[in-house]
This record gives sequence, structure tokens and C-alpha cells, in this order.
Amino acid sequence: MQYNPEDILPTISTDCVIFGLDQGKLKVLLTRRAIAPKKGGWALLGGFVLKHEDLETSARRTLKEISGMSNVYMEQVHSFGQVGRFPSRRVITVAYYALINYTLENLKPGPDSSDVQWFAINEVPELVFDHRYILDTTLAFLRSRVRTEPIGFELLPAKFTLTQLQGLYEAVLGTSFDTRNFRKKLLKMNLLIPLDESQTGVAHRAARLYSFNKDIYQKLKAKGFSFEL
Amino acid sequence: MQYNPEDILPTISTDCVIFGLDQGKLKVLLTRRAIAPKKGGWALLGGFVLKHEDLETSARRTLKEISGMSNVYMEQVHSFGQVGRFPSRRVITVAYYALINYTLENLKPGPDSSDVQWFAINEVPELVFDHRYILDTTLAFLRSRVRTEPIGFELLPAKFTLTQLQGLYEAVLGTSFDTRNFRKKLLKMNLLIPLDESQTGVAHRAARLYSFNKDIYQKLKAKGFSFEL
DNA sequence: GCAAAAGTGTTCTTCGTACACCCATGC
DNA sequence: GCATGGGTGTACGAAGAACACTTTTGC
Repeated sequence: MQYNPEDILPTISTDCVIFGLDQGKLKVLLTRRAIAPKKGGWALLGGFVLKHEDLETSARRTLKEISGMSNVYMEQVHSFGQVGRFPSRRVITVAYYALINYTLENLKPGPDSSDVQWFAINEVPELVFDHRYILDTTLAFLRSRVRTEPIGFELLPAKFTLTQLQGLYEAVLGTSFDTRNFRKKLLKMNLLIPLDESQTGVAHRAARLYSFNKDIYQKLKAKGFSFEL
Repeated sequence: MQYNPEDILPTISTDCVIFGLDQGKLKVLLTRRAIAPKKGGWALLGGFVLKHEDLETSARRTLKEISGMSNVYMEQVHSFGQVGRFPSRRVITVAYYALINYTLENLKPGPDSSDVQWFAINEVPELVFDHRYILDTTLAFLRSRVRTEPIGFELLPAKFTLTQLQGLYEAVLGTSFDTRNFRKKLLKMNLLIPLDESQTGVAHRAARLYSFNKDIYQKLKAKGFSFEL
């Protein structure tokens, strides 16, 4: 979809760092630019803000155009406005990050891009403009956030095993945890709902599935509970 | 100082929440608007970004015009871009906060304001636009920040007593601490340098003065230390 | 029966918390 | 000498960290 130049704020864009988890690896979604400047370069998903839309709405629109997804966990990180960060004219960008349940389906390049692709966090190619800096800042933000808010679940399917959960934290934080202590700690929080279901199709003992309920967290939080990993 | 309309980005402003500590109370600096829209209303210190300046530079310029201060601790908080937050046209604002050593000297209204004044955090008058929301968001940000980074010192003079320090945390966080535990915890961090000086001019036992050194913190941080109150 | 991951308890150390009295100084 | 805030130590309980073996399942 193309937008009328009159409907666009030419000095303000949003960029969104989209994180997904694929086989225990943290990945980011990037697009290849199909227009100047920096045609052909890899970039974060982003675009100019429309005159009649809020900042987060703009970031969500971009994400939806490319992944088809809505109702995604998204949060503002920081605004980047260095003089000269964008060639030829002044553009300030507001960075968001999104956590999505990894998929290869329904990905299609946006209006001004020729390709979309997932990259493991340590195999990211060269990026256009200041996008590398934005990515690094956002990743640092996510790492601090994931330890103090129960947002990691957004990267997992609705039903998950404790091993998957541990793997997620290890992938995001780049550390490893002791299995017994990790389970003890998470289960003691009473945020996880044990289901009467198990994994299927695995060549070993099937693990129990759990789910996470945001409402329970909100209620506990209101009572003074604070998530901390 | 007035700026040429051609040098200004009319869609982007910065607003700065300036915090100071006066006699154990947390205060914010506000200005009274001397121009439309909302002439006469109380507002955060802010202004439009110039074409040739970075975002933080813009916030620092505004602060300097009003307080005469530079080299102040400042950090970006969040950007606010709701459609309709500013009357008559679309303006996105990037909010910063600053921590300064409280003073009444050298305060003078900026180019478009008629008054500058400190307000205790719980006696803030009605504010223009979405400034109340920005203030609340920023205060919440500060409260979380002050517990995880040693930034509180920025609100105190270079030499301070442990009682002043405790009072600062109590004022910012709205809680109270046990004196013995508070001292034990802070001194154990090895961030405070005990000076061979004491308070003067007090009608009771004079307290020892301490100073805080950022370099020491940076070195400890690099070794894995993390400040936590 | 074997490979592969699931699941589970105890000990020790560290850290947070609760709590009350004497000290130094100015007036 | 008295009022005012400065300064200090100990005991208890909670939480984090280290650590190894048995269980279940599919093949």
C-alpha cells in the first residue's frame, strides 16, 4: 500500500525491532530496501508516521503490513534524532521493539522493500543509517526488560515447557541457568499454570506443558509482587 | 533569544522535567507560557528542535536558557506523539529529565515564558497539553532509575552527609529506610568517599561529609558490579 | 536396553530486616 | 545540662547458589 505524500509527516518515522525465537536462537526480522536512499541495504522495519496516526499505531501498521500480525507485544524504546542520521534531510525516528511468536508464514516485503528475512542476533548483516546502533540499544533494553517484566512468554507459543522457557532466557540473556534453581524460582512465583497436557512427538520423556496468564500477573503486581529473574 | 522560523523543526519539540531537592522535598521546575496556545498556563520547560541540533542538545539549550546551567545530568525518557496532544497542528515531543543541584539563583524565564518556579512534586498546578501525563511518566521512570543507577547524587551538592543521602531517597521514592541498614548497604558498595570534613553551623553533632565519584562507579560496573537500592 | 531429556531436595552461604542505645555539639 | 541529630552491632529468617541421580518415553 502506498500513501499520499500529503498524509505523511516527512520528519518523523518509527522503526521496529522485531524479535522472534527459532530453535533456541534469538532472531530479528529485517527488510531489504527497494527504494533510495540506500536501496538494497538491510534495514529495520519502519516507515514514516502518518499525520492522523499515533506513534505506536504507526509501528503496528508497519508490522502488520509485513507479517500480517496484530495484537503483538510492543513497547517504545528510545528516539534517535542525530543530525545527519538520515541522508539529505532531517528525520527523527522513534524505535519500538516487538516480541512475536516466530513464524516464516505470511511474511511479505512491505511497500518499499524487496525482501524480509530473519537473522540470528549474532549474524546480523550490515545495516543502513544508524540502524545498527538502534538495534544494539534496543537489544540492551530488551535484556534489562526481560529480567524485570514477564514479557519473555510473548516469544513462546501459548503452551510451552519449562525447558523451552529456560532456553528462551538463556538465548535472550546469553547466560545459562541451573535447571533446578530455575524451575524452583519460576514455579514459586505462581505465574505459570500447569496444564494436563504433555509434549507429543518427542523421542524421550514428554514434558509437561504450562501456560502464562497476564491477568494473574496484573493482580499479583497490584498487590506488590514484582517479577525478577 | 529568538530563533528564525526557518531554523526550526515545527513538528518536533523536546520537553524537560527538571528535578531538584529542596529541604528534603523533591521539586520540579515549571514555566508559565507567555505565548499562545495556552498562554498563561504552567508547562514543562521545552521548545522546538532546531534543524541543526541533536535532540539532547535541544533539551540542554532550553535548560541553559532558563537556569544558566550546563553539564547537568540528563537522560531521555520517552516520546509522546498522540494525535491532538498539541492544539492546531501535529507536534511530537521527546521528553527528558534532568537532575540538578537545587538553586533559586539565575533562574529567568525563557524566550516564550513569563515566569519560572519550583513546585513540590505533590503541589504541581494544572499543566498545559499532555504535560501532566509526561510528568507522571517521567516521575515513574526516575523512581525506577534511581534504584538501579547511582544518579541520586546529582541532586546533592558535591559534599553531602549520609542523612542527606537517605533523605533524598526517601523523598524520591516516597518511602522510609532504616538508618543503620541504609548506611551499611551504601558504605559496603565502596562508592562513597569519606572526607576529612564535617558539617558546620549545625546545632548538634556535626555529620561527616562524603563525596561520590563517577569514575569509581564506572570501574566497578565494568567488573560486574550493579547498583541496587 | 539404550539414548535423551524430564524431573526432583538438601546444604551452605549470603543478604535483608528488625531493633535501641550512647555520642558529640551548640546553645 | 539539655535538645538535636549522628553514629553504631547483633540475631534471625529468607532467598540464592551449588550440586547428582532417578524417571519416562520412543526407538
